[in-house]
This record gives sequence, C-alpha cells and structure tokens, in this order.
Amino acid sequence: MALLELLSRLRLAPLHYHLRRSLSAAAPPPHEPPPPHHAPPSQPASNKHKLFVAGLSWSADERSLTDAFSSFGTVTEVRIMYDKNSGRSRGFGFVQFSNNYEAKCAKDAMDGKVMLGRALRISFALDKVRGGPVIVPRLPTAKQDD
DNA sequence: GTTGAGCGTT
Repeated sequence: MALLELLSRLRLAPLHYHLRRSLSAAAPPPHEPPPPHHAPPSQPASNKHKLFVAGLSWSADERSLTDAFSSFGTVTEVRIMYDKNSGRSRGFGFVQFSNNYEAKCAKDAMDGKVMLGRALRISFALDKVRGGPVIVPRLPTAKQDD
C-alpha cells in the first residue's frame, strides 16, 4: 500500500537530515578563524580612558589640569603625583575621561602643547593592577646578558 | 628657593 511507503518516508526523513547535518558539521569551511586573543606588540596594555600626562610644571596642580582638559570632554579623574616627603609635584599625573574618544581627542590635542611654560607629554596610561606594581614597557635593550 | 625623564594611590 502507498500508505506504508508514505509512513516510511516520513520516518526516514529526519534521519537523512540528521546525517546530512552531521556530515556538514564534520567539514568546516576553509574559513580561517582569528586567534582568540591577540595583543599588538607596539601597543602595551593601557587604559584608553586614562591619560598619562608628563612634563607638568612644578607649580601645576589638579585644578589647572582639569581646567585644561575639561574642554575636550568629561574629566572623571584627575590625579597628580606628589612627592611623599617634600609634598611637591613629581611633574606628572593622570587624567581620566568619560570615554576613550574624549581621552584620545584630548591626547591628540594637548600632547606637545605648552602649559605653564612647559611642554606636555601625554600618552595613554598603563593598566594599573591594584596591589601590584606598574609594568613599564622598556625599550628593546641592545644587549641581553641573562 | 635648586632639577626635567618618567607611569599612581585610595
């Protein structure tokens, strides 16, 4: 009877689909997947929201820094490193913005500019791990006598 | 009272 054939086809159909899908899955496309995590060697781990500002004048304070950078975006954090003993400025500090765009804009605009008679050196701040020292990327040493 | 490359605390 034709009814039996119909039933057989209906029952076998899912099996065929399953087999075909398994075979397809067993043969992935020649598409090359990118590496899981790739860190560009020329760009150390840095916080794109925070800027490292060096070349500050000795008399520069957080107030002047904020006043100078607030025109490029929302400044969420401003910190100047002072000497623990003398209490005077160490000549560098950190300025964090609301987002990376403002930070990059401020860096591109203020890097090399003169403030309070001194040229600013701005770059993205390195990732600071709480409880750990700051990993400073050192320039490639010409000699390695390890 | 000085000096001038740099990457930090809560």
